Amino acid sequence: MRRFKGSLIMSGIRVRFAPSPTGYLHVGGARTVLFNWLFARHTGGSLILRIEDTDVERSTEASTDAIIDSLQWLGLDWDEGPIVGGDYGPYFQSERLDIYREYADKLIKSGYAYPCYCTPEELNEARKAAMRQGKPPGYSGKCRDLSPEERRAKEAEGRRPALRFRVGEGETVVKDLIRGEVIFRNEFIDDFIIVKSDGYPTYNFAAVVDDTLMKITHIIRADEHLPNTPKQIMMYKALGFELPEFAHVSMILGKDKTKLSKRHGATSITQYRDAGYLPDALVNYLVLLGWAYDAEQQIFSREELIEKFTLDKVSKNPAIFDPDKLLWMNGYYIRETDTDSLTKLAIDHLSKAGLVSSEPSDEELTKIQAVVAILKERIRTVRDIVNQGDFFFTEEVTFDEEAFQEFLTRNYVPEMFRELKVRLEAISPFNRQTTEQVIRGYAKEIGRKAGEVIHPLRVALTGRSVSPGIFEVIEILGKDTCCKRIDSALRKLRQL
RNA sequence: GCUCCCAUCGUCUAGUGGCCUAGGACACCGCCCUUUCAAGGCGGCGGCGCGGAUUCGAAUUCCGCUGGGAGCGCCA
Repeated sequence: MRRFKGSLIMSGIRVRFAPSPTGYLHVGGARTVLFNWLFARHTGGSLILRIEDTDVERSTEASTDAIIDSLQWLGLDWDEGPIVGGDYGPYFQSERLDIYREYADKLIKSGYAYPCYCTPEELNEARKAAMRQGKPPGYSGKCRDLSPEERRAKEAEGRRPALRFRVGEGETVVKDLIRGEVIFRNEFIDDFIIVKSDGYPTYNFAAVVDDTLMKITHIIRADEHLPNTPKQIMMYKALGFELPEFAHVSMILGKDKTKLSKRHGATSITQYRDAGYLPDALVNYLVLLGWAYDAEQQIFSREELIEKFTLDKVSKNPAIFDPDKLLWMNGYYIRETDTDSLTKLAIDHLSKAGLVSSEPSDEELTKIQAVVAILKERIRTVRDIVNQGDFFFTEEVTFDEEAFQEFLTRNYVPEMFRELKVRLEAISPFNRQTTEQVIRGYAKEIGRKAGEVIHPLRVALTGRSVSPGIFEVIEILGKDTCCKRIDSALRKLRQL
């Protein structure tokens, strides 16, 4: 992916992903980075990763690590930011406090910002009171025009002010690449806080300063930020900054059409990784949520995505996250993955389940590969290998009660199994072709349909009525195991 | 409540005034293949929210309505 750097003339386009480290990277955030990443790679621009850790209460280093980890897993790399550095750092907002101070001072001097002495509690009360009276819950403008004396009096009370931005008259127009012009009337926008009383900047303010200083040209982010944009534009203007382009991507919703959240099931990227999803599948699915190249194509390689992704094909309407389609796509990608790579992933899941060792011997590895090869057509997550292939690695099979009743209690089974065992023991070499020949031959001999032999045998060997092709199973299990399992099935039948 | 956004099959979408009796994908159903289950192939079900206007002609333009969503924090 990095080959785009250097081989293309830098376009000067700079985009960013700016998560707050207050949790894991979730599906919505992942789609936002993905769009930014694709836009950067498509245009030969740069992607900057900036950590917005100005919420001292909720930000954690663990979250930063988790987000970075997920990004790396997804294969979405950044050109500047944590780990890789860059010329416009620091890339943690908590390390840029003096910069915000400087610009806050400018706003105070130019009259765009003023101290507000109301406490969060007072504000909260006022909000509630307004709500009770059915009025808009906004800021009253109480500290807007305090005289120097009044300010000194408040200071004397020991109040530490927050800084508010003075919203002017008129209207603010957001020019959005996806939505066109959106007009906000300033009268509906309250004087908002730009610096908290603890000295930390708020999101809206810090983002404007950083995006400008980091020379961000395009802000691609989720729709929920659209109402923030007029506020930010006012600050750009007040500070004499040049406006970037904005592109607000619609949101990803859950099945109930509300903002996707934990209660909709898995939403963190790491959950999908652990559940056996492939990063390419997730990326491919996510890009389709709000973007389409043409009427037909569903599957896109990274290279194709980079080549074909443009903002004008991003749709405006919110998209509902559909786990079924993701699952289908993951299955598709699994089938496309070569067996060796898939085996590596399978070992993670199998060893976690205690079925194989995490550093398998050559012999064990060969077996795992064989299992993966026959299972990859029918699984949809890598973890399915554990669910569907556990019997390859266990000593005994666990019988599915229903399957046992249906196929093993048939009256012809005991005799058939005894004879089958004798015949299997005699086979050499023991492989899928030779065993198939013998078993089919035997079925014919006793005047039964192949299925009448195969189904009971499947239950004896795998414990269930559903499995990969029985002769492939037999080959991987090997002669000894097959005979042992026929014996234990017979033993269990005798105990009835 | 206020502000803003959005509106094509159940879901993701193609569609930018005539190529649309609306195309594809997932899901669902049926058939084929077949030792089961998948995979694969073939077929089916299913949609332009409503009302006006513009036009020879509207899924596509405009207005209204309705519906859904988001935002209204010293969170980001």
